[in-house]
Amino acid sequence: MPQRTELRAAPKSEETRERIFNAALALFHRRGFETATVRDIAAEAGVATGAAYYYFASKDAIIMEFYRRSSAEMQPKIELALENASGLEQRLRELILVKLAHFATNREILRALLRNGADPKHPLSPFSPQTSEIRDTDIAWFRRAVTDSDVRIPRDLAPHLPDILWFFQMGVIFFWVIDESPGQARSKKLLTLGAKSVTSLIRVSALPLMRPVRKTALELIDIVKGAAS
Amino acid sequence: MPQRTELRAAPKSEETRERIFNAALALFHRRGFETATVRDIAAEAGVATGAAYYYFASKDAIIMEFYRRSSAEMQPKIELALENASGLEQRLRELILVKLAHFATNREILRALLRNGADPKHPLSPFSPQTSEIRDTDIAWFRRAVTDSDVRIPRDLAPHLPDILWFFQMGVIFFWVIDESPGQARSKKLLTLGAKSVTSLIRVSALPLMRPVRKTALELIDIVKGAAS
DNA sequence: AATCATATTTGAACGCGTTCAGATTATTTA
DNA sequence: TAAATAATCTGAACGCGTTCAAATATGATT
Repeated sequence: MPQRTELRAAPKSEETRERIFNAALALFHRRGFETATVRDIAAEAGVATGAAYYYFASKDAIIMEFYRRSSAEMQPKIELALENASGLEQRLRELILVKLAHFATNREILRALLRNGADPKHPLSPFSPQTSEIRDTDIAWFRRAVTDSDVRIPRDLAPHLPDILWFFQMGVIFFWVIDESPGQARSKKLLTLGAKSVTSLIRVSALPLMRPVRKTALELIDIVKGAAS
Repeated sequence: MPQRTELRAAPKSEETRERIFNAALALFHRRGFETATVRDIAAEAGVATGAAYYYFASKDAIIMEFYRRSSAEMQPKIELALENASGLEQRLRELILVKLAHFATNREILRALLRNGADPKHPLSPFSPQTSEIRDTDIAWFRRAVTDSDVRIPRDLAPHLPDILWFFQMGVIFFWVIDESPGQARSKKLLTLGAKSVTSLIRVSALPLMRPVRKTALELIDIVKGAAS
């Protein structure tokens, strides 16, 4: 198979990798993640089984790549969403909606990614070191969503808020991937009500009356964040 | 499955089942859930590999059995804990502490159980129909913990509170199984602070000022509960 | 052009959970 | 008791993700 059309140093190897990746996504989409075997994927890509493992450490690693690319693709969409939305509640909603919309056609693939969600030991977990880069850019967006918002943020809460919102996002996404309601309508409602509740709670937490409760909650957050690092 | 002809339980069969179950638990404990193979388990129990599948539908089903037995064993301990604790915060704490203590020597087995935790489709999930019986008894304990407590519960919140507290428990347990701090000290602190936060929030939610926030939160809860059923 | 090192590719083999057709043992029926 | 039926048990085989030693292609060096 002589494909000498490349003028740059990009080797034929890169093309094989891409073929395997695309074959994998196509099969995941057609037959589902569990059903699509690595043998199938390799066959569809026109290579031997072992070749898949030359380019991807595991079947899971293919999903990881998918997740990485997706995150990159979403950046401009998120930027746009934050520009067009005003107020914390709306921004929160729109930001997360961008993600749901982006993954809408690949919900099952995302579900496979979140299978081992809770365990930070698992490479695929959104809490794992392997996903820290994506997580950090994610959290940065939430930091941005908070700044210049219409909600007054208590000083002691401020540094933790982006992480809290990210955690909220993960909750919504977890719910969404397993949500079987038509068009994931339930998740949309969850998001709307959740965004409203979160912003309300932040507002309420700023009341002087709430200081002790807030302090306790902040200690709690320290514990949770400490475990992740 | 052994086809038992009515009241006459074949004692020999039951003994084999028990041997397999005990061998499994021993190996899970010694070598970990993933490392212990079904072949190992069968060998340890002195039967052929297939025999394990005559008594248990899957390797996971063995864990399920472990979970069921554990729940049964814990009932009197929970009863005792609730009797000796007063006030919602303490009761909540003590109730969950009973569970942590009970599973302390089998943390890894419980982790295997919660592996696929989020997905209610998975039989092992605490949200699955297969675990509904255990879940219902669990929630009943939380209902009991709430009654005659020192905290005034808003009328509209009351019917949902046991489920919320159960959900809180699940969060603590999830955290606990992946908590690598010495003696899971972090989880203990999480539980203490969490119980405090939850009871504080309930108290606060009863204030007239909080009515709209509470209403929104209740709608949210309806969504989540609706998805489970 | 010939040689060599490295990158790529192959397909058989491994260990796993699981299945299954059949062997063996126990229980019921005649 | 003997035959028939059902329960229990066996171990080889399947399909999976993954590994690996060996084969082949590629690119640099002489």
